[in-house]
Amino acid sequence: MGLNATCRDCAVRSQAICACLEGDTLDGFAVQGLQRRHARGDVIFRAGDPVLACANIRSGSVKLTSPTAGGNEAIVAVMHRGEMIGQPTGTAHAQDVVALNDVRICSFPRPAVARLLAEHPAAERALLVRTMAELDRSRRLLVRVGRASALARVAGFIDETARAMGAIDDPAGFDLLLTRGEIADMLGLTIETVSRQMTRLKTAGIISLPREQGHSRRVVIHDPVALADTAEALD
Amino acid sequence: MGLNATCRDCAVRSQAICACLEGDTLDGFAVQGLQRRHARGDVIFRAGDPVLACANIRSGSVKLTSPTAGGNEAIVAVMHRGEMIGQPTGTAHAQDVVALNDVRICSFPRPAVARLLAEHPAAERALLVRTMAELDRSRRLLVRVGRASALARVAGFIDETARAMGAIDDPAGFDLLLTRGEIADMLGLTIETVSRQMTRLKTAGIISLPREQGHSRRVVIHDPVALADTAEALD
DNA sequence: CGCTATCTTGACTTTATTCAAGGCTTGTGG
DNA sequence: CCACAAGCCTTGAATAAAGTCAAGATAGCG
Repeated sequence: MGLNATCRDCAVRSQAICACLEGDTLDGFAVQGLQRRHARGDVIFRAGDPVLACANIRSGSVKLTSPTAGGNEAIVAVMHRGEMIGQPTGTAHAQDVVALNDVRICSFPRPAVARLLAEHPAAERALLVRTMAELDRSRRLLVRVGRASALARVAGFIDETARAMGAIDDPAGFDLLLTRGEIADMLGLTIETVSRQMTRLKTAGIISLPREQGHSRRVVIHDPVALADTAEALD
Repeated sequence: MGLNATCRDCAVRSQAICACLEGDTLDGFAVQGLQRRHARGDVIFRAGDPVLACANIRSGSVKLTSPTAGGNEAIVAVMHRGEMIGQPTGTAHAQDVVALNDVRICSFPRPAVARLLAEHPAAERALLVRTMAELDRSRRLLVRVGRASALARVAGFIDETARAMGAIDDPAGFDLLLTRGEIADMLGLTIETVSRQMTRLKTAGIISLPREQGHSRRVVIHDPVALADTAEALD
């Protein structure tokens, strides 16, 4: 990574940030004191607040929400283990960042990040690559929300979530993370419409919704190909 | 800018790219041989093609389109004078980039850009800041397409285009750049719906559509405040 | 056990789409 | 110069999709 920081603590921290930027979740680093935990619903960063730190997600997932006029929140992204949250180069957070389950993050104070980015081009490059990937993801979601039917949107959301959690073929299923209301806020639909489309997918035998004890939002995908086809169906 | 390249030509080119990344349109630079012109409809970059160059828009505007299954294209962004097109760090273009009017670009071969970014952290930083701004723009559009009514979407599009062209208060009006069909492709609506909402805005006295000779897509904004209010109206 | 939040389902309404026709512009060729 | 064709825009009527309103079911929690 080509670090040349002098202070050992700083070097460790730089290595840690670099590793984060390259997708590591820091499990191999000794980064005591910067780790934080959050429970579902905790606001990790709030839109408009000054950027005091940015962070790497060590485990768990978060949603990014834009508070809109009229109560309803709009969810613009869901981020998972290994991804960076917060705006290293901005002055204020653009969205609320809210924990979706038990989340462990590794938080870096803004000055440390700024110093690292200033001193280590590789870190800045890694951040740039990540940001471009994020832009791509945002545009894919934009196309889905703009052009797909309610059924295709919901199928696409399930498909994407399953892939993000590495559970597309897991017979035990996985947790959807979002409530029906949150899915609706992400896809530009209503709670009722999301629920109806889930029922349709279930009736078609593509998924099942076991609704087990303590896993109320569990989904099992029976036919990943049909799910993907449904997600890509034209309008 | 802190350039330390040795070759004069390279230094000039580096300065030019740097200036671009900081929002300049290169009018002050001698960058002969890299300039290109395109007419409306020309495909400047094609999705999937390898990235041979990226470019700065010296004048005119372009659209970024994702070809979707089923003929319809989805427009994910419109970019204007001073902005960068192409993916400096990617290997393939993610979208088609198509000229919306007479466009002059200043094109930089990929190796030159790669070298500059590798050697000059300030350039990489500028690109990062731009990319984050673009991500922000994409997410705002996502919220609009996901949650706003057809009328609010169209009002928002007109408002945003006017601001981008610096014509929000121009009594002479400005050119919308996109056909009704393209606006529909950007906002997730149909041609007919876009047309009807334009008519509503006209009937309400908020805009007029002069339809002059040779300026078929001209719009005059009579009441910018009402336009912005309409764009932000909840659902 | 009862409270609350979430989810599902049904009936009805609203919104935007689809289908269809016609008008305006622009450019081309007789 | 005019007629005609092509593309773009507008408008109307009918249809389909998703939203709204309402009621009940289920699960989690004190």
